[in-house]
Amino acid sequence: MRSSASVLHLDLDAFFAAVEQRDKPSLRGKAVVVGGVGQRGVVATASYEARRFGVRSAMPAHEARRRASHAAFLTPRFAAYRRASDQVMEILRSLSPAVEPLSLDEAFVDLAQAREPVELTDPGLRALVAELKAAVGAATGGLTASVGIGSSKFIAKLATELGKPDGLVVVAPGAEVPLIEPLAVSVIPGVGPVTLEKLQRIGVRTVADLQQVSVLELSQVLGKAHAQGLADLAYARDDRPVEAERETKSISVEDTFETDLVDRPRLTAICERDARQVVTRLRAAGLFARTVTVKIRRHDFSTQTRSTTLRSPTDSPDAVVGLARGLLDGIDLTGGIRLLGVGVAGLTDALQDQLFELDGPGVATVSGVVAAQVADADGVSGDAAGDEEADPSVADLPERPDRRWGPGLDVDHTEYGRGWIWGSGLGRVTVRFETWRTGPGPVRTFAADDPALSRAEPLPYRADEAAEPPAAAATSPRKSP
DNA sequence: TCTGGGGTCCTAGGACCC
DNA sequence: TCTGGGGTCCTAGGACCC
Repeated sequence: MRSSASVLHLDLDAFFAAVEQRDKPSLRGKAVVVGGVGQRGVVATASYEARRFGVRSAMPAHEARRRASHAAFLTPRFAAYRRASDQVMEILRSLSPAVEPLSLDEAFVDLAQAREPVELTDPGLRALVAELKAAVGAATGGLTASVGIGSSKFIAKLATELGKPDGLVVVAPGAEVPLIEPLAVSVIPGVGPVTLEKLQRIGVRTVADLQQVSVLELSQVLGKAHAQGLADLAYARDDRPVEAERETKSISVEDTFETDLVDRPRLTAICERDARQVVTRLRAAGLFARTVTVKIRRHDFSTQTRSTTLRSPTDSPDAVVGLARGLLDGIDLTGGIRLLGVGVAGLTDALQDQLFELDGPGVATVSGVVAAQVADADGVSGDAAGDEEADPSVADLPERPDRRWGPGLDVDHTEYGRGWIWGSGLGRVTVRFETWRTGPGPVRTFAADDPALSRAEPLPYRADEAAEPPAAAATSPRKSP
């Protein structure tokens, strides 16, 4: 918690619905519900008019229809929301470089890092926010936002909530604890339905009640980390920084089906499609993944995940597809599946530590059986190999044969030298040649039998390598197409 | 005709290593 | 002829958030 109210939180009011009302005047003043429209859809956003009928976010669409049958039910138009979101985020960034978006419609701004010094007094902040809201309205065609300002993320976000819609609440330093004490514990982020139930069972209903419970007792009910977190927030202790750059940790795609699916070939095809979509996004982000996860949800809503981790990261569609299919093969589909998803994690941008050196033309061992030699490195990247004296520092690098075995991963390779070969899988070798002078070239993926990779003698394995079986290949045999 | 899709973080157990 | 202790990585599941 800071000594001044310098964390700003902004939340666009009923965002998806507001964009729809903006773009379609006939919807203005009407109940609008944006979300999944199918049998299994849920409400993403309800306009304030719809909320009067008890329609809420995350409510099943059929329940929303029951409560507000007269409402307009719309499928989300994410492209439009993203445009409006980008406009708003740009305005926030003009205020301070430290902007942390939480979603399309929400962000924290660190005013302590503002580009122009901000007067962190009540009148100073009110003037600032008046300008901010005017700018948001002008840029987005009239969208309104609620703003909260306080000495921490928790307090700023709570303040926003208290002022909705189109509000501004500034919580003065020192006023935090008296503000939160009488409120329900569920105002604390991290207290969801399950935690709420557990807290109620030990007699905790308000934040003040929570203050009376020892961390030890709380730990026994909630686990250590959660307990400490809540105990701190009960006294408004919150030092979480506003982080502009957050690294992506996982990428996933999932579908819920209109009716449960049992047909394995069909699910396999969907799994493959999802895996390809994941890789498309992975590549668009310039990332590589080590862990592939398949997730299913059964008819009874129970969820199962199966995952596998590679020795080294990949962005190969074939590798990810093969692994995902292998994982799905191991899952019992009896009884029907309502959801199937594929995700990747263990992400790196690969340039940091996954590369290794080539000296001269690259050599790749495929499946430990044949070796492929890149005959013409120039043809691949422009300027990879050949010039052995290019940089004396290369000679100082240790020779690093690199072995890569992983479930379903049937390509192994060993390289020496000055260029980079990175990623491989399922009969493919992904190569990026890079020199110390030219930097990374484009990534190219070759089939193991691509003529660009000329066959060469198998590389000898060292004794300790030979002793190690390609265990993973056995755990997840790849199905022939 | 209950319960989306995209994420983050935490826990717990087992393997493995020193 | 007995079985530590810590750290890390991996897998699976679950709570929570927007």
